Amino acid sequence: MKPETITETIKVACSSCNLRELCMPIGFTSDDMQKLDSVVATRRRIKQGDNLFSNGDSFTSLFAIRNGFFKTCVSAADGREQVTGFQMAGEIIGLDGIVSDYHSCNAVALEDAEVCVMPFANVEDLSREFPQLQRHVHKIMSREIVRENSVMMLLGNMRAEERLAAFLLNLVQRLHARGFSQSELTLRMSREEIGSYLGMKLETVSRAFSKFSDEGIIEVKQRYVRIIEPDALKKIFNPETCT
Amino acid sequence: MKPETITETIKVACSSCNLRELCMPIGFTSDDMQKLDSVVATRRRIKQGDNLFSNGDSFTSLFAIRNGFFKTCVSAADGREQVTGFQMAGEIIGLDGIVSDYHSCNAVALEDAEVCVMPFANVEDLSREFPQLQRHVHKIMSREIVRENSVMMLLGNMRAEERLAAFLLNLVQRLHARGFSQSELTLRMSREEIGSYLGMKLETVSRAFSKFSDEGIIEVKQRYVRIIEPDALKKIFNPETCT
DNA sequence: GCAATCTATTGACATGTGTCAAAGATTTTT
DNA sequence: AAAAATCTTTGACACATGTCAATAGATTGC
Repeated sequence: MKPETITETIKVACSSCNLRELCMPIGFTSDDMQKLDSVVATRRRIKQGDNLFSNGDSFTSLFAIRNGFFKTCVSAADGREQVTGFQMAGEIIGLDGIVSDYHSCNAVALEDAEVCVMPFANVEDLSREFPQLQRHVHKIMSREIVRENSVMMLLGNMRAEERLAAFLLNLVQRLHARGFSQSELTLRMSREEIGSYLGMKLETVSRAFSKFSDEGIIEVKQRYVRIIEPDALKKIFNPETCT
Repeated sequence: MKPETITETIKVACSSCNLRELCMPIGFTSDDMQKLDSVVATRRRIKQGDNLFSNGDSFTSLFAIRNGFFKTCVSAADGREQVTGFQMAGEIIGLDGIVSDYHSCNAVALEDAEVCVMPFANVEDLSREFPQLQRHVHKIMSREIVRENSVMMLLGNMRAEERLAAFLLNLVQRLHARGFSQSELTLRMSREEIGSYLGMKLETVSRAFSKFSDEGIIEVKQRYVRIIEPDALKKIFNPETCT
């Protein structure tokens, strides 16, 4: 088996990228957009199971996911792992590395993936030139802070079934924004990874899936999930707002 | 009782602020530092129990805490609250507001406090002019992301006593960086607020305090805490690394 | 100074989730 | 195609933390 080089020097243009609306949803003139193409240095392919970056790696670049699915996770000194997020096409990872110039979490590809490598120096240089880009970078970081706030709410206050309902609703909503179904999805992560993200054991995740399935709210077959009663899920997540 | 105006127009200079090392730890020439003074528009006093900003408020400014102690919290639709952080002098709050131009959490003063108001437009303008400031703003946001990652680890993987140990160690470490004792502190928050932050009920917080006290690791009297055996706390937080 | 109100502690008991174990599914390897 | 490995489901039971309640201590207001 021929080992593949990890980084490929394919020069790609944001200006012609079909993910631009997710990744760079800014109103630029096509002139400016040309200049912006230089944020992305290269593309990089990551095979399923490989790390895009690891805890301790020195930080140089942010990564825009072009396709594929990632998890990010932190580990305690005794080996316990916490999944801190799942990321899909159009989302940016690597922000954890900015503060100390090295990464403090692992980013693992849950399927074969491709990312745009954006050297952070380029991002900062262009941000000074384009206030719209500057604002966008700030929003991306702020969005991540707000997302983590709501995960803290899940972990601190919600029960197992509420967590899983919130998780499923969030996933389909993001997939729908990418043109996928609102009601069907194929999970890219195991029960254990879902459990790690949601602060529960894999058996509890499995039981919650089965419970939803018994109640006719979803159909589950291994990693395939069909949402039959989205309103019921919303009601579980948030008993008050939905009748 | 004469109602106080909330915002006072005291012009203050970062260049002569004794918290600069915490708030703006950047090597600037005194010339540049003068220009930087314009990030801060005004100071604002907040009385204990009042909100610096609330969920839904429109976002205009970041706030640097000059003195006093804050909590930030998010609420679910059914009223459940999750404390997402405790902030002290030299720390920046308001980052949650950037993404959507309105705040998504409440910032409550746990004691009478004073903050420097930094209109975000000023921050962005000056960031384009001063790469060092730009980098600093990025680091502040990244630091918050990394902090929240480690809270997720606490909430998702740690048991009650581990959470409280981590909480106390983190608090004294930050207080120590501000010139306070490494071993003594007066909590500014109730057991319930600690519990909300750590994802446990106030009774569980109280029991964990009592347990540590019984074991001679800390001395507790209401909100006064003295850490007698810091190593024992570290060992509870992380059984593996400390022998 | 005393009532009223918070806040913290502690006990007894309940319960949601974890733990351990076994058996099916599914995928990968050989 | 069989074997091995991995992932998922399900059951029985354990236990950490939640819930409810009573008491004590601190703080605030009159």
